[in-house]
Amino acid sequence: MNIGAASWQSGLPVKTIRYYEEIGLVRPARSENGYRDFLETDLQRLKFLQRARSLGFSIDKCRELLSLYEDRNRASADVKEITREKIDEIDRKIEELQSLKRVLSDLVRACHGDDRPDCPIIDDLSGAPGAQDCDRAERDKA
Amino acid sequence: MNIGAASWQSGLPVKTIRYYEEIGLVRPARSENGYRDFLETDLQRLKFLQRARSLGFSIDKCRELLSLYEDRNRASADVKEITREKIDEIDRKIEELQSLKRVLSDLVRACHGDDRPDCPIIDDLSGAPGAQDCDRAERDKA
DNA sequence: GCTTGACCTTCCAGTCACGGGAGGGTCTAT
DNA sequence: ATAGACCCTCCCGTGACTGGAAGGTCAAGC
Repeated sequence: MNIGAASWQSGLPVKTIRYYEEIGLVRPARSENGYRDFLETDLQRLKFLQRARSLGFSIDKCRELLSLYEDRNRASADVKEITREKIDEIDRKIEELQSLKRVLSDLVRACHGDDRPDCPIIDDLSGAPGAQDCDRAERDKA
Repeated sequence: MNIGAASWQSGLPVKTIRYYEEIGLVRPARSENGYRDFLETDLQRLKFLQRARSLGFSIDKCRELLSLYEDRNRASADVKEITREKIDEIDRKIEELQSLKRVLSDLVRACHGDDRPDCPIIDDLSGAPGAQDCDRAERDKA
């Protein structure tokens, strides 16, 4: 199977597949004309990668998951652990974003948003009165 | 003020400040010895950038915000609009992460996580039975 | 005056996960 | 024979920095 067909079957762009070969995630054979020749096992790996990446696993985690995928003696606990770590990571990111959103929403609420120049958002960014001097204050204490 | 002091005062790494100069976000003067010389206005810009970046604004948005910051005739509505767009972006990211989390949590729940190899997580990633063939099915229809 | 060490400079390379495009070979159908 | 779709490799660019090498400058202590 040529790379175009593999791309179609896996849902991965051609460029991405070549990149995955470059970093050793897949090792297709070569036809006599130099074209990559993907077997069914290669295609399985590509589909696996497509799904794992779409679930947010990093390339390195995908590498781990792939080796578990192909390890007939794997412990499902190992897979579960990686997945749980990923969930924790997602939780941290969500919390971070929510806290960002809170700050920005407060600022938006405080800003009248008309054609006058005075703006609590700009005031905050320029470190006007309030909490944002804490950073330096804390550094100065240390 | 040398770059080290500017770094301390602004909370930005030295490397980052040099990078910001390279992309034109700040234009410190130079002393006779070639060292950068930051004035109070430069420092204000750096602090502004530190705060805006920490709130998740991209460099390009920071550029916009900076020019509004220094525009005495700005309309606060413009600032508010940029901030609202940022909030929308955050909302989209949060939703994406929550949907990822739901999928992963379902998988973790289904996996017994012991030393046996059979694992619903791996099954899902390898496109075993269920919903993940939708992609190809939909493509095939087209 | 000399050395040490902290500071500063520029330039180059790497990060992550690809995407774009140049320049060229191969295959298939007409 | 030629058109057009495919394939190849190689190199550069992304965002927002970070690390490191190689070297100049400055202040303090001996």
